[in-house]
This record gives sequence, structure tokens and C-alpha cells, in this order.
Amino acid sequence: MNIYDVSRQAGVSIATVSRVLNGNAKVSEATRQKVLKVMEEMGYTPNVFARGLGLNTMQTVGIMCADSSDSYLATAIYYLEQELRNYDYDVLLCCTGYEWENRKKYMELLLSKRVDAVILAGSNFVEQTREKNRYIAEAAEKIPVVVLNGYLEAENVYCALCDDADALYRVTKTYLNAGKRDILFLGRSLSYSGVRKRSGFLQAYEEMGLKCRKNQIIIQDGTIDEIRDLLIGRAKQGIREEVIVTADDELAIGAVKYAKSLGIQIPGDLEVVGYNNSKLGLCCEPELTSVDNKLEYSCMNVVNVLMKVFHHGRVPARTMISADLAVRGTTSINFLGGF
Amino acid sequence: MNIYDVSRQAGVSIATVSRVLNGNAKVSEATRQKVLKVMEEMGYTPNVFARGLGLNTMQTVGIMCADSSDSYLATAIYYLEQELRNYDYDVLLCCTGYEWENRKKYMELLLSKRVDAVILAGSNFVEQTREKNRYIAEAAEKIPVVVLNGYLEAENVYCALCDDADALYRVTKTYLNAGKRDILFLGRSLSYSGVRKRSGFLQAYEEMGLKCRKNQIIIQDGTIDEIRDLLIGRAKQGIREEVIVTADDELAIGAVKYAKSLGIQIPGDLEVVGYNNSKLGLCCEPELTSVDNKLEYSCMNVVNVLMKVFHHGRVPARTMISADLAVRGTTSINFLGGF
DNA sequence: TTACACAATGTAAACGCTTACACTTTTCTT
DNA sequence: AAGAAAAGTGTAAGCGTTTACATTGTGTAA
Repeated sequence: MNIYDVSRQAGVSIATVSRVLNGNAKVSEATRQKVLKVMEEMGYTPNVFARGLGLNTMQTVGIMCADSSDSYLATAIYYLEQELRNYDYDVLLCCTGYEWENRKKYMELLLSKRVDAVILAGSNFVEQTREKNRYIAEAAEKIPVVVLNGYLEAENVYCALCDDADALYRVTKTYLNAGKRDILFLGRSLSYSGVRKRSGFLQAYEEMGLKCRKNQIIIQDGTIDEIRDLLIGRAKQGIREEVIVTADDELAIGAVKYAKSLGIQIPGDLEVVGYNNSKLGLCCEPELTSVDNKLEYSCMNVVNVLMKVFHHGRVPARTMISADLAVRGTTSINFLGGF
Repeated sequence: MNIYDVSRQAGVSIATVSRVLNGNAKVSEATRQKVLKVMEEMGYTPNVFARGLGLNTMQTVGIMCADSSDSYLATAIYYLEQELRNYDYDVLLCCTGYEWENRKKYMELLLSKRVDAVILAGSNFVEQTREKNRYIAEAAEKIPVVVLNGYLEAENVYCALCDDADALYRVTKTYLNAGKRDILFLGRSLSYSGVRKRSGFLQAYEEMGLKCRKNQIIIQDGTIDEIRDLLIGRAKQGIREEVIVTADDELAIGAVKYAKSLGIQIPGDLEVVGYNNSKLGLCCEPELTSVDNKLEYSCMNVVNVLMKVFHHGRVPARTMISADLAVRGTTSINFLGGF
């Protein structure tokens, strides 16, 4: 069943039916209702392919992420999907894994499906070298690209950021102000936000005129248990700390588990701060204090930017929000001044 | 740039270009190479809309789930996406929330986008009444529908199941055989797999000729903390148990947290068994023993079924696998006989 | 009354592919 | 060597929309 069937049944031309369908051109209210009624009765659904051919859009946005099963990314995808649906856009999902070499291919795949825009979820999409990011800039020549929590400078690329540097700066500063000196920063290998987090950590030390030892920074990709074991190994060499600040909740949970297995009291002997305020943090005992980067808000922001771009509005290439802190059981310090 | 540009440049007809594109009809190797080279040089990408119009497919599968941020569903989506991509299918994601009234609408949305099939991820898609499932059966009249871990009887609906009843039966039986009697079943409100899990639990009691008290079964939708508080309240009324078996890991973690907050030793005083073997279970201390319903395997199975259906192969309407058990710190019993 | 603006509708040409059918050339049979 | 079968290619008719342009009708100002 197609537009001809409807037009015949309604006694109008296909142009009129099409106009009713799109609602942008003039149609008298009487015919409008008549056509609508016929569509309803016949159970007519326009063919998206034909529609796509004509309009060159299928109201679809591609979301690229490394791994949609990752708690943080899964949450982002959920918020993005919900928000996009409010504007009648569908989501084409694309998981690239962590090797950037694949990503060009996946991006081309999305482009070939003629998505209206691409959202890159997660800062691990932005690499250190311009060369590695070229595929993003190239894509952005054709359609809008929005990076969620990653920074990239290129025409037609918009970034929705959380000020990760500042968040880590404030957490660290609070501890330094309280007289703590042995603070460990636990991060992942260097994504954009990873770099920013570390620099916020370092800035706090610098500002106090304090030296930060090399072994106060650990960059480690690995599972919770690997993190735990790493820290246990370290402790056995006699390296202990009073505070561990991290770049994500899994790292923090690894730290909590390390403490538990050595009988170190949390938050008595050791305070731990996670990042992302994910559900994982509610699973451990005590519950994790964690930086809340307001993911839902950022996701809504991303979609907002997109909609404005679609409607030819002016949009700043980069928006930045401040993080909150969800204070729970793994800390006892008073953050009120800093957060 | 379109197929005409390519055909002109290559000095062949558009039919030949199309044939090269689709690779199903006869083209001499020489022309094939020539056309391929021109495409490469021009950076030609076929227009999916036009292609869709002709072929009436866009190589896309819809995945419906209640909430893609849920750890279990997020993992399922990931595996499904990866496997589908192996066959050059893309994923259109659709999160419906938990109210079944919305689902008809979302299903129609997917159908209107002309997906080649729909995968329903999670048993909460299958309701108790036939009426509520009608929208699924209706969709299945048009395209194949596969339910992941849910059971539905209808033409063109395929189910990839894990034998949840058997898993809970075996766990429960093991404890009963060991002389434990106070076992609590903690489930969610009745989805298909929820019902099956409970019936497996009950079957174990029945088979031993034992009575199962009403308060040995709790059906509770809620967060980890709500579960914990519920159990604490129960304990204060003097109701204690030796074992808690659950329908998902969040419930189990709620149980672990309840035990911790009352100083109940795990696994000394209380054993806890989760379900789904999700990442959450690795976050708590001790780590959660959890039924492994082999999600990755099931997902591959779902995609396999789909591919066979697409190629007009005969496929059983329902496939069932057995669960494993990931034994970790919250149990001390020996499951070897049962698993 | 004429001329004109404007609203409502129709006609027909894209949009970029696939593929049935027709045609030509090559290869195989006997 | 003739005829049949197979291989390779082209022509043209869809697929179901959108939309520029043409047409008709209707109210309004001169």
C-alpha cells in the first residue's frame, strides 16, 4: 500500500497526501482531515526509503562508543536515546572497541547509512594526535559531529564537556588543605578526559607549592581485580597512601577491594573517591563517594546542540559544565567548601 | 555522485555497476575490476535510501529493551550488536521503559523504519496475558521477531532461552540436600523468567517433600538499597534465613548489604546467590556467586537464528540452553554435584 | 467589472538504485 | 560447421516518495 492508494481512496492527488504527511505546505483543514482519516483506516505507513530518497534524511543519529556494555557508556547511550526520541530521531548504535584503527571504518559505515549526525560517546574517541582524529574531522565535513565529554577542534564538531580538571583539582585541593599529603591518582591510559583529570590533580599540588612524586600517579588499564592486585603489590613494597582519587568508579572499587583485603579501614585509614557516580559505586561497602559529572544533563545538552544545528541555529563549538560530588561512605572529609 | 557517474567513468552501463555492487549476477572479472577501481577513485558510496527502495531492506535490525543502561541489558545489546555487525547488519536501538503500554507504539516505530527483524532483549517483554503480547505477534506477521530470554508462542516468533527454572532448581536443591531449610527466594515482579525462576525454586522443595512457607518468597522491584532495607526490616521482625537465592545480581547485592549492615557473616552465617553473573557482582565484598546464564552465547544464538530465517532456513521456534554457575565468595557450599 | 493576490490542488519530474528482459558474443556439443 | 547453451552487457521500467511548477478557484482592491 502506498501513497497512490491513499490518494485514490481520499479522492485527492498524491501531492496533497504528501503535503498532509509532511505538514509543511498549505492544505485545507477539510482535506487534511479526510486524508488523515483514510490513512488511519487503511493503516498506511509511509515508506521510509522513498522518503529518505526524497528528503535525504531518515531522522536517524549514529552513536559511536567503544563498548556499550561499559556502565558509563551504557548510561550515556540510554539518556541520549531517550532524548533523541523526544525529537523523533532514532539511534543507530555502533560499538567500535578501543582500537582507534577500526574507528575510521565504523564512521564510514555510519556515513554510508546516511545518519543525520554522529555522537561520539566517551572521551576515548579523541586521540593525542591530529592524524588519528582525522576521520572525525572528515566526517564532520559532511554531517554534524558531537563529542560527549571529549574535546576536539574542527569545523562542525561540537563538544559537550564536563570540567574534569576542575573536579579533580577541587577534590585534591580539599585533601591538601586538610593536611593530607600522600594522595594517589589512579587513572586510565591517556584519553582526553584522562589527561584533564591528571592535570587537575597536579594543579592542586602545584598551587600549594607542593611536590608530587612520580609514584603518586598510576595509569592503569585493567579490571577491578587487576587494580586491586596492583595496589596490594605496591603496599607490600611499603608504599601506602591516605587518599586515592581516581578517574572512574572501577578504579575506585579496585582501591576499595585492595583496602579490604589488607584490612585497611575505609574511610578511617584510607579515603577513596571515584568518578562518574555510576551504579557500580552503590554495590560496594561502604558506598563510593564519586564525582558526578552529570551525565544526564550532558546528554540532553548534546541533543540540544544537535537540534539547534539541524535548524541552522548558532551553537558554541564547546560547552562546559561543572561536576558535582556524590559524597558517600568512602570519605569522611568535609567537601562543603570545594563542592 | 551516483551510479551514473560511475558507469560513465567506467564506460559501462548502470546495470553493470549495480551488479558489481551487489555481486550476485555475472560480471566478467575484467569489468568488475575496472568498475571497482573507478568507484574507489571517485570515492563512491551507494545511496542506502535508493538501495532500500529497490531491495526493500536496509540491513538493519531493531533491538528493543526496557532500559539500555541496565547492566544486564547493556551487555546483551553489546553482544548482539557485535554479532550482527559480523553479518553486516546495523542496530537500531529502542528503549521502551517498563510500561508495556508504550511498547506497541515503539514496535510500530521500528516497523515503520523498515527494520529487517526485531530482537526483544529481556524477558520483561513477555507478559502474562496474550492480549498484552498481541503487538508482538502482529509485528511477527511482517518480520521475524526473536525474544532473548523470554518465551512467547506465535508464528514467526523465535525464542532463545536459558533454562532459568532448572538453574534455580539446582541451586536450591543443592542447599536442601545439604540440610539447609531456611532459604529465601528474592525475585522481581513477574516476568516470564521471573516466573520460571520461582517455579524452579518451588520444585526443589516439592521434590524433597518439603513445605515452602509463604514468607520464603519475596517479589520486590526496587533498588539495591530498598532491597537491603526490606531485609533489615524483616530481620528485625525475627525472620532470618541461611540462604538467599535471587533473580538478579542487584537483588543479591541488596542481600549482601543487608548482611553487612547487621554484621551477619557471609558466607558463614548467610549464603547469597545472584543471577546473571554481571559485572556488579565483582564490585561487592566478597564477590558474588552468581548463576551464569551465558548471555554472550545466547546473543550469538539469537543472531544465528535470525540469519537462518533470513536465508529461509528452518529454525526451531525455541532453543534452550543450560545455565552455569560462577562460584565466588558469597557461598561456601560445594555445588559440584549440581553444576 | 477587471485585475490581481493568494490559497488549494494537481501534474510530472526528479531522487538513485535494482532487475526483468532483450540482445550480443563466446563457448560447448555433436 | 551449425546450432544450442551460457556468459556478459545494456535498456528501460519500476520502487514510493517530494516538490517545482502549473492550474484552478476565490476573495479583494481599483
